[in-house]
Amino acid sequence: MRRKITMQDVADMCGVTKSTVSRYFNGGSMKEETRKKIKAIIDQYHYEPNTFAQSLKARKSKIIGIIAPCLDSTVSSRILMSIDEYLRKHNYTSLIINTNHDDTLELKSMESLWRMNVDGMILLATSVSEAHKAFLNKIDIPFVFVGQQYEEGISIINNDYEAGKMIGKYVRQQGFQDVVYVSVDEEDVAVGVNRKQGVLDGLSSDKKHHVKVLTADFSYSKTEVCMKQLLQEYHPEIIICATDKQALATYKAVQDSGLHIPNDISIIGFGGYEVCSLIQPRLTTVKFDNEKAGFLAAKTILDLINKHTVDKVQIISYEFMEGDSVRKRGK
Amino acid sequence: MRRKITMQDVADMCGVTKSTVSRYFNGGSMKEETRKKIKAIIDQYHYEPNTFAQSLKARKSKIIGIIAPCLDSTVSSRILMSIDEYLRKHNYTSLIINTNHDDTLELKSMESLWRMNVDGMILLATSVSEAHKAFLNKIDIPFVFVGQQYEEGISIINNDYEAGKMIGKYVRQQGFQDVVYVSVDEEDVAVGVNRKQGVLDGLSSDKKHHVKVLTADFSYSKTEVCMKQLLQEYHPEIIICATDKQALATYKAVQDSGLHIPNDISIIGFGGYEVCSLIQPRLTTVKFDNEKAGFLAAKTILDLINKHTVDKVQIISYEFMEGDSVRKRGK
DNA sequence: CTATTTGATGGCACCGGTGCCAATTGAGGA
DNA sequence: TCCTCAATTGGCACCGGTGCCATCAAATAG
Repeated sequence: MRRKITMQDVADMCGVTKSTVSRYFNGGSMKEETRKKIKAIIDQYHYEPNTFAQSLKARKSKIIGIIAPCLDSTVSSRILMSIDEYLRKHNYTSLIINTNHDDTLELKSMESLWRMNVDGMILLATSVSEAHKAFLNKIDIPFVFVGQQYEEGISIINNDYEAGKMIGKYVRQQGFQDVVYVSVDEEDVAVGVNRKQGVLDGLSSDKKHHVKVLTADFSYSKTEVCMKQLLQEYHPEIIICATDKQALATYKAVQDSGLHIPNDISIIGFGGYEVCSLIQPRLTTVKFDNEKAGFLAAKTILDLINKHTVDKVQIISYEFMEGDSVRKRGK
Repeated sequence: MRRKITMQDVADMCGVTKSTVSRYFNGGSMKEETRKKIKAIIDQYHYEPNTFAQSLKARKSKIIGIIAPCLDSTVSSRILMSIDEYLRKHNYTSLIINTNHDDTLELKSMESLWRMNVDGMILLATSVSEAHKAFLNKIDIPFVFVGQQYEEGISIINNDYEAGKMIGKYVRQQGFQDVVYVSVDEEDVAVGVNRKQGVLDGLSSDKKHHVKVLTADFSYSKTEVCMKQLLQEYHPEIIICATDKQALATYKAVQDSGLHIPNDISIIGFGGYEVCSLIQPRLTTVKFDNEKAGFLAAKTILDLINKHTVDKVQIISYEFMEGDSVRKRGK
């Protein structure tokens, strides 16, 4: 396996200096003959200039670093796809780093992106620790948070509170009295705090409701166990889940207990995954526009790089997706 | 926003040369006093050496490029997670490039990785064109195919044929006569050709079977339309889908037609997605070990980089996951 | 026929690191 | 006190590009 060819090698083979070859790539004027000679060699060896060497000189990498807590959740992957699409269109490369929900790794990844001279960072963070803040204060490249609001920076967030409130109201209006809300850890402010508070506020403008809050996590398995336990002792009228994934796990727990959705128990989720409308009964849920979040994140980071002004917080709207998983009033 | 600090800057502030600072990072011996002085400045400015400059000198980047057709499919994202995990553990960074199933983009992405001096490439390719081959012949870094076999290189593949055959036999043994197989385009050799052939071979050791093959694609929507059309004119006993995604779409089409699974129509998928066991009735499917595929791909590429010998083809095993979506014989 | 302009190319310093080799310093031995 | 040797540190060339400026030859003007 031969060594990789450099611009100097190409130049030597063409009998010119590397200045000339560089000019070939960067559009200076040159004799047609020289151009052809260079092209021939380049094609033969499939030479391409080394991006790192280029970015070293240019002092910018045209790379945007993206920190993702995981790659295999519907939400992350949708956002990632959308970010990636926008960046690609604008001749940036996205460097996705997966942190597996590991906080320490998240910090290390941020450092590693920093070392790579990325031109900007997009953080699909699940929480923002002090260490995060300390780091972010020291770096001088733009960064954008997606999904979590970061007071001292730029964020793209879902309207979690309002979406929750809307669902809360809806549930109240449908006449449900006996509600279980399945939440996640409060460390995740957007989902664990805001969304929950929205639901609770929406529900409780009168005090007739009995609301029980359970805390599971973002996994199917934990939620399923949690729900099975609940159902052994207690059958609420409706279970509201903080995510669609949880709602799916709840479907299973409920159906395994021989109960019918929505006749025995109604279920609501948050997310609007594609699968929600494929299952029976279709899940009633709130759809967040992840594609838009990704698009905005990408657009915002490029705006920041290009010194345009951007809004400190951009809020993504939601959409109520009515399925068949909620018992209708009077039926 | 101040300019990013360089090693030279650090050296100046410490009153030493950058050789000394470099030595600080690369573990040479030095006076404790100097070490402390440098550490202080580094901490203060959060200085980190520039990876690109390092890899320029080192002639290797410690980056593995990964070409993925999409980020939001269960299969890709699982494989990606697993690759990423292994590489991270071994101090490599994975640079994931998403091609959105676009062939041209795929080639361009490979070039772009090549330009970045990645130390190796992993290709979750959906097909291997002549242009791919031409490119791969010219480069001198190792690459591994995942999911599709590449005759002239190293591949990690699912045992699509055998898995298909096993399902074909199973369906025959269960006494089904009237079978529809939903496939994908033959351009995807692994799924569109091998898996299909396996199913057909498994089914047809006697000739009593009526098998109809339909071709949809990897999306929910196209499959759903396709299935609705089918059901309007014809009710097979069983529908075998090339992917679980298709199976989910088929669930919807069948249930929307007021038919019962499995009493009226049985359904089988391929993939073994988590959601398959959460839905009602649970989907009978074949699980491919994507995590293992990712792990092997990552391990193999590092082995190649380190000049270890590797097998030309590594085959991932499958596992039959019996659900409740197939009518039992005699019921 | 010489002066001037223009197009093509070469030379060179620099981007931010690494690492070899030489120079410097200080301690310990003769 | 002078020399030797080891521990530190500095100097420098190089990694693979870029781009400014100088050079040189040919073409055009005067």
